[in-house]
Amino acid sequence: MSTISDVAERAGVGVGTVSRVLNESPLVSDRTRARVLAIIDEMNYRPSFLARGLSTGTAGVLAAVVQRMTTPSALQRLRGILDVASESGFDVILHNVSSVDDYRDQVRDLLRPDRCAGGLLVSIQPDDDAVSMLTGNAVPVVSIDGQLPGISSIYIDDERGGRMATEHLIELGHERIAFVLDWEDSIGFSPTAKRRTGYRKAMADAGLEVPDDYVKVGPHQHPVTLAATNELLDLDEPPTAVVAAADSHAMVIAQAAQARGVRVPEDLSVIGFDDLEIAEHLGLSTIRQPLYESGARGARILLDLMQTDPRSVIYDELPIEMVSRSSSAPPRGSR
Amino acid sequence: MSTISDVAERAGVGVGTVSRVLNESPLVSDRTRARVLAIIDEMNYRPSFLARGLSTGTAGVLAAVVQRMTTPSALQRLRGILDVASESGFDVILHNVSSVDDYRDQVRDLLRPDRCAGGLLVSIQPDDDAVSMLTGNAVPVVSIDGQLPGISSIYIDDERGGRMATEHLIELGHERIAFVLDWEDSIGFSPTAKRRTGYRKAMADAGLEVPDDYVKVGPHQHPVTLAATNELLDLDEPPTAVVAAADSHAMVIAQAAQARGVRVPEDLSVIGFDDLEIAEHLGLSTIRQPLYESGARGARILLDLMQTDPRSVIYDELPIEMVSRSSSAPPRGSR
DNA sequence: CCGAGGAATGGAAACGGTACCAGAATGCCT
DNA sequence: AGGCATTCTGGTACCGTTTCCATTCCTCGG
Repeated sequence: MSTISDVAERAGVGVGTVSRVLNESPLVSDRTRARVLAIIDEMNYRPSFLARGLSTGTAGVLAAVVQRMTTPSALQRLRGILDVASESGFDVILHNVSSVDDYRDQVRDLLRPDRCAGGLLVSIQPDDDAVSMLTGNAVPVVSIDGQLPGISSIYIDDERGGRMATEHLIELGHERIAFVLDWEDSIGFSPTAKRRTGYRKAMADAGLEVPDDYVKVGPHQHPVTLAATNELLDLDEPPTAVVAAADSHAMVIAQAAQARGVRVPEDLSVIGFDDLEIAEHLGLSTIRQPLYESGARGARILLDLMQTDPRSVIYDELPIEMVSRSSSAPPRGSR
Repeated sequence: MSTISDVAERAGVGVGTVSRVLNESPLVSDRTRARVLAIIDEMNYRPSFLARGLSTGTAGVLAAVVQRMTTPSALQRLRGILDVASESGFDVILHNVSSVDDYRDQVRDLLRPDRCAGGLLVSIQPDDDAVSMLTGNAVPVVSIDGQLPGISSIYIDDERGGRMATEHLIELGHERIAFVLDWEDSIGFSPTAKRRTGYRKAMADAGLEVPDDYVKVGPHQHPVTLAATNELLDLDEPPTAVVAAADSHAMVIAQAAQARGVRVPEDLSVIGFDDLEIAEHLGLSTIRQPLYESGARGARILLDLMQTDPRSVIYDELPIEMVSRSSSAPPRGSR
């Protein structure tokens, strides 16, 4: 593996000159530049990332910390991040946070100048201590899917989304509306918790009752959603409509209902959240949030902060939108 | 940000000693080790990855090069990689290859000792030149989802999988069986191309005809699959069964069929490939391949190679399995 | 009691770049 | 022609580790 001194020697110039050529400094004559570039090409030389990083004091890589990489929505956000990062010549270190216990240490060790030039938090809800650790962090950080105090954030109004979904069903004439599935275990206020709040407020505003049985809680896993759906349909007064905290739940709910002969939307309306690509093909009504765009926007802002003022804080709320498809309809027997 | 010399000074020892403590060398007295560790803890010192990498000549990170990160199957493999890597304290640089044109340069620049300690290729089909470039590469590489000559590989027998899917339908009594959807554009022999070969051979062995119209080709995108499905169902002699090259296609095919009143499996049997998590909930018959396991196994082998002999080549074929669910049944009017 | 050998330690060289500083070359003006 | 600014260039210190070599300090056997 050849070094910058090898190139300098072969080209008959000093290492400083080669470095200037590499960094596109204007302080090199055209003749010299051409000769050096020719040698670089001939030797197939590439500067060492490690050496360059050590010298400049910053690694030429971004870091994305993702909570539960398993979800399709995380994947969409990640795609946005990767596309924008690679446009600017940055690669991305991907770190999956699965256990809530040790994410603080992991994040602290990863978001350092010798590891990455900037960090993106995807669907992370840090507690107050973690937030204050991050605001003083040496590398700039952007939070995607979660508005954090003192940290640049890309987010949506989850509560309003939950409200919109619920109001859509109320407008169709539904009165018995359930909510599936919130996970209480996560740190801080999760997006699904906010959506549930929106659901509750919409119900209250419409003067509709929410029986305890109508709000299902549990980890985000298919079997749990399946069980929750069956519990709802087993009730003496089953709901005529369900607000799902995410499209991935909505799909399972619809499937589980149809499997036991409950037709969607005739017997049960279902509305999701996210508008995954597949939602369109399944005809799923949903609240659309720009997932890919959230990643892309976050990466763009991060790159921006890195070049200008790493300490400034930018908030960016993305729009959401109600998308009505064929999984929601007026309840049977309505006018 | 404190350095090793700061620690050495505070502890009243030389930098060499601190380094030995950090690297768990036995050549440090217990007393000294304890004092140094106390100081490290007190100062919250962490060694610089960049400096360590430059000194040891290798970056403490793995690289995963993924083709078309958009697919759920790629995500599963990636999860396997991330889980195993983080167990061993490695982070992973994720590089998404979208355009086929420049992947060679990207891979060459990423799979260097100053960028990563090892590389994982996910669903990459390099041409011969790229393969020979990789076999001589300075950092060890493992290919996941594709058997490459001279490169350690994790793979399945895609042709056999295509054959198994087809034979399943033949055994059910189907004679008019179509194949959706192969993408000719990819470099080298893609898995879907091999599955199609298996399909053709099974059909030939059973003495069944394959009209040209019955094999659909195009990029892996929902709209294309949708169009292909409609073309098939519009034929004078539409197929009674479809072998899908992947579950993601099968889902769209089933959906598209049902949308125009063609019932699955009564009017049309559909079999997929992969056994994504969602396939079970949709009742999709499919050929199961261990996606998560492929990533985990690949990462494990890579870590192994890095520690032992980076130049040795290991092949590991994973098992596949026919999973019969409710999307495949005998054709109507069969005995 | 002394020398040998091993354990423990300090310090310097090396890794491969960047950035600064000093000096050389060039051009222009008087 | 000489002086001076400007452009260009070479060399070296430095980034923060690891590793190796030299040195000191023990311990033990003769």
